[in-house]
This record gives sequence, structure tokens and C-alpha cells, in this order.
Amino acid sequence: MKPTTDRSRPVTIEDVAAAAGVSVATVSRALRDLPHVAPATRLRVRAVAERLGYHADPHASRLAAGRTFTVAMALPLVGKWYFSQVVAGAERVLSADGYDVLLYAVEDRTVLDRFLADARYRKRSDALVIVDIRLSTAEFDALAGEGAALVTVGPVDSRFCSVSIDNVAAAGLAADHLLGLGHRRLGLIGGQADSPIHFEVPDERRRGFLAACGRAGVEVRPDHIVDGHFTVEGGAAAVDRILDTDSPPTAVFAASDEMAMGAIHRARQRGMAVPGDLSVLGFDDHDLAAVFGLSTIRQPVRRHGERVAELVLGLLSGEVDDPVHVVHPVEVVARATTAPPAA
Amino acid sequence: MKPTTDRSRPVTIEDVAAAAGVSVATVSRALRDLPHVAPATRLRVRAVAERLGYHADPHASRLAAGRTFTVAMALPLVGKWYFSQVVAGAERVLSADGYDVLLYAVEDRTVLDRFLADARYRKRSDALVIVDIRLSTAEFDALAGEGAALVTVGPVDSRFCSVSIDNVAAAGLAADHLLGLGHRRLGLIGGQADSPIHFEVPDERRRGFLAACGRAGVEVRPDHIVDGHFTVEGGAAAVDRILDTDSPPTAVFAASDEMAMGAIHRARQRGMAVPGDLSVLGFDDHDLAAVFGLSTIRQPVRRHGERVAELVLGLLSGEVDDPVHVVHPVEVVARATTAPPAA
DNA sequence: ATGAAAGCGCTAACAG
DNA sequence: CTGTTAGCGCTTTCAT
Repeated sequence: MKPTTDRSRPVTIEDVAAAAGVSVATVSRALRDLPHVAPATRLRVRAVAERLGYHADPHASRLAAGRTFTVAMALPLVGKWYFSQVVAGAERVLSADGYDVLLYAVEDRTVLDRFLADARYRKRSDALVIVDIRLSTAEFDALAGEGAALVTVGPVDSRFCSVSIDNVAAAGLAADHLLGLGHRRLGLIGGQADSPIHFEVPDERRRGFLAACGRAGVEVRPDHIVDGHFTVEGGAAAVDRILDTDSPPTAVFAASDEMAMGAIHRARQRGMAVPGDLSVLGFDDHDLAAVFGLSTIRQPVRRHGERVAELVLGLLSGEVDDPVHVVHPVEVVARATTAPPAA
Repeated sequence: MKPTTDRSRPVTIEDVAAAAGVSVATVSRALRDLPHVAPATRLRVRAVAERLGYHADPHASRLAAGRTFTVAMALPLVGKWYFSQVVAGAERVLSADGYDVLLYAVEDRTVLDRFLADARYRKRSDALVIVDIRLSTAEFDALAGEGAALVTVGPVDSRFCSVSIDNVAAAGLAADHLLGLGHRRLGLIGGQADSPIHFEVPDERRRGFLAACGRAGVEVRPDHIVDGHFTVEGGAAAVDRILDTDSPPTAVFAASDEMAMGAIHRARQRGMAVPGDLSVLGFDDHDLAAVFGLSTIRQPVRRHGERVAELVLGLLSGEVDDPVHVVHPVEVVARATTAPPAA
């Protein structure tokens, strides 16, 4: 058992300097691949550092240099599929480049205000990624003023890089799919999310859906538009309300797969055949959508995370300068929960 | 617009000290509720700090004091339901106590080795939580030697706090449920996970399942035990192999809901009725298990996360000293995918 | 009860 | 190419 690494007392840069017979400055340079270090010296220092198991204390170096090699991610719900995918994607590319990720769940206005106010993340990270959190113009202004390295997934502000989809167009696709199947009485499950902070998404999807219907000369009754809170239960409750109206629709579009699955479940519990009596179209293409046979609008969620991370890295390395706005494609995936209307 | 907060230059403790007419030491004490500060002074300092929007630089204080107020969480797959729930639960209670969470995806041996070796997390966090990552005894020894504040979800080592379930007993419950329904030919989808690092879980669940079957005098054929890799697709492929044997089972137990759903989907694609021709029982009680009508073994996943966070907090505050081993209950949730065998 | 001063471990000029 | 020396912002004795 060779004592390659002695973990009793943290190895400092001085230990390495002493062992390598150079100054701490040289060690610092050598290890960070900065110029002005003789190749031989660099090699020797690297070897010593390796042998001693030395790793620069991130706090000390941040304090001295200002960089943390950490990026903060703020998102409403860590446990929801969509967000977990974005995080997973981002973590992968960030960690590959040596960055750590700090996770903040910002589920409502109160938390957001506090988050923005004390800006813990600010001193702890080199960049901030916010996922589907709606910031006010004033808040964007403030961030821009601070010169924050901010990248968004979802909302887009002209001053910051962003990754998003065209929700209006996507919802139009949804309407077209249903319309194309021959449906003329349509319902919509979406509406305002529970907490007002995330999501302009529901609005956009509603607008896009209604606009496409309008173009086809189809009107959607207001009582066929119900909020499903983006949850399974919400989707179930929403479809209940929609089906309880007189002359219920023959097809509904749910703004998330979770809501769609809840709606399908409830419709079937009520004895309706899906898609026979009711077609249901979801949104996202959740991991379980396929086994559920769910027709949906697919967006590359994990890719959102990877892309946003790439933007962050570009920003931090200076390769990306002007705000880049990435818009990912979406597509209709017709499976087994949408079909032409019975009649 | 009163300039309550000037974000141009970070506010330092000196600014506060100057503005409050005291020394930095006093500010430091006052703000951290340390003794030896006159009540009036404390109030004044607090007010000034508030007005200036001052927040101690976490890196500077960690450097000086050694604490980071951050806990690191390492888990194999950030994007899987189970892990995202654990993280969500932990984040909630940790952030409530002012702790930030650092996320590390450790998906295989290589990454784990590197993770353990350079111990980035070590200097960046006050505690480490590992979720379903199997550490060798030597690795636990090393961590114990370092005096690491480690809490596990899943694996249990006598020297560290842990949160777990009794997988053997849980799988026994699964077998008993199926056996109780009258099944005598049983299959098992689980086996080794893809990456060898996480999960003693599959082994334990297999052992528990087989043991319970054994007690009932029922033997499970080796070709009815197939690895499903803990994914939807894996579950589907696994059930294919099981059903392709001669004399296939009338019921299968999948060690995760995702695999169970994949299996059900495939069985139905093959024209089998579930549960008519084949009963399928899952494990976890995934958010979507209910809408899928999936019978399953429920474990309180989110609670795992909350509990592990509580243990971390206890450890860090010194309230918890000796290793605490929390074992969460599990229960059978019989829904619509398990029923007595047809014959 | 409060202040002065010595670091924490590292980086970044500035010399040489 | 390499070493010296200030700090970075905060905590913590040790005085007072």
C-alpha cells in the first residue's frame, strides 16, 4: 500500500511547490496550463501533484481568481420528468468540461424573489441557467445590468442566450393533427400552471392551438378549455369537467403528456373508448408515452439541457458573445390515442 | 427608486462595518448570531446589512471557516424517475435550511473512480449523499478514514447513516402477492443493472423473490429470470424472452415500474391480455403507475430524499452522532395488472 | 462587548 | 522562465 495519497491533511499548493522544488506560482501556472513554464518543469510539477493527490481548493481559487467552475440551474420542479431531463442533459455536458452543477428548486414567486434577492447562486457560480421560469422585464434588466452570465431554457430575452421551442407553432401542429383526423369539436387541457412563475408556455400553447383552429374555421368552446395544472391528477380532473359539458368534444389536446395520461385514464374510467370516443393528444413525448401508446407532440427535452450547457460553456470561454437563440424542432408523433372521430 | 441595493460592486463585510460604524469582526459575529454582541449593535448591523443587500461570500467564509453550506449528491442517473424524486425531496429540506445542493451524475465505474479520486465534492461540500451507488468496503473505509460526512440512500454501511428499504422483504411481498393470486409459474425481470456500480438492489430483489417462492414450494425457472436493465425497452425485451420460452409463466415481477410498463406494453403487442393471460407486478409506485393501472410494490421515494436530508442536517448540526439507519416501509398496491391466472 | 490582526489556499501582477 | 508579494472576503484568536 503505497502512500500515493495522504488524505489526513489537505494537500496544499505549497506542499506541491516544496516537493517539486519550485514556487507556488510556478505550480499554479504549470497545473493550469498557462504559458511561461518550461516543459520539463511542467511535467515534474504535474507528476508531483499527481503523486500527492493535489487538487486546488476551489474556494481559494474562486476567491483569488473569481471563477467557480460551477453553474447554477434554477427550475420550478426538480422531480418532474421534463425538468429532470433538462438537468440530466445539462449535467452531462457540463461535468464533461469540469463544471459542477448547483441545483435550485424555485417553485413559486416567493422563492424566486428570495433567490433573486440574495443571489447566493451569483457568488457560487459562473453562470446561471433558468428553466421555464418567467422573469419580469425588470428582473431581466437587473440581471443584464449585473452582467450576469445567464442562459434560459424556455423564456427568451433578446439580451441572453436561450434554448426554446416555438410553442405557438407546436400547438398549431397539435390542432392540425386533430383537425386533419376530422375532429371538429376540440378541447384543450392546459391553462395556467399552478404557480405563476414558470410558464408562459400554457398561454402560448393555448394561443397556438386556438389560432390554428380558427384558421380551420373551428371554434373551441370556452368550457372546453380547462386548466390541468400540468399534473396527472389535474389532467384527469380537467377531462372530467370537459366531458361533463353538454356536447363534449371528440378530441382534446393536453399541453403535457402527464395531463394527457391522466385524462385518458379518467376517460376510460368513465367508460369511454380512447381513441374511439375521445382522441387525446399530449405534449413532450415523455419516456412512458410510447408504452402508453400516447400520441403526442415531441420536443427534444434532453437536448434542451445539452444545448443550454453548450451555450453556457461557449459564453464562459468567450466563444459565444452575442446572444444566441436556439429553437428546437418539434414533431407530431401519432400513436394510439388519436384517431378519426367515431361518427 | 431608492438605492437599497447597489449591485455594481459586491458589497463586502467592510462596507457593512463602515456603514454601521463597527469592525468587521463585530459584523461577522452579529450576522451569525454569535454571542458577545450588544443587542443594539446586532440590530444595527443587521439593519445595515439588509439595507446594503450584503451576503457573506460563501467562498471566502468557507476558506476562513471551513464550512460550505453545500451538500453534494451523487447518483447514477439524474433523469430517471426514482432518482429525480430523491433529489427533489432532499433539495426541498436542504434548501429550507440554507444549504445548496451540488449534483453529480456518477453513471459508471470510471466516473465513480474519478469522482472518488479527485474528490472535488469534498472541498466543495460539507456532506456527501450517495444514492444507490455501490461502494466497495475499501471505499467505505477510505471515506470513514477521511472522516467524511456521508449518508447513503440504498447501500448501508455500519459506519454511516443510511436510508433504505428491505429489498429482500419487499420482493418477498411481491412473490406472496402473485402466489396468493394462485400463480405457480412465475417470471422475474430485474437482474443486473447495466452499469455495475449502482444497485445491490437487483440482487436483493431477486433473492427475496426466489426465497419467498421457495417457501411456497414454487420454483422459478432460470430462463424466466431475465435482466431488464431498469428501462422501459429493457422490460419489453425481457418479457419477450420470457414469453418465448416453452411453458411461459402466468405472472412476472419486474423490479421497477418502468420495466413493468415496458413488459406490459410488449405483452399486449403480442396479443396477450394483461392481466388475463399474464399478470405483471412492478416496483416503486411511479407517478404514472396509477394511470397505467399498474400493480406495484410502493416505496416512499420522495420521502427517502427528505429523510436523507434530515440526517445530513442532523449530522452537520451535531444532533445526530452515531450512525442512524432508517428503513422505510413498502406495501403492495394491487391495481389492474395482476389477477388470478386464467386457467 | 469590541477591535486588530493573522491567516484560510490560491492567483495575479510585478520583478528579475 | 521563475520567484515574490499582494491581496480575494471572511473568520477567529487574542487583546483591550
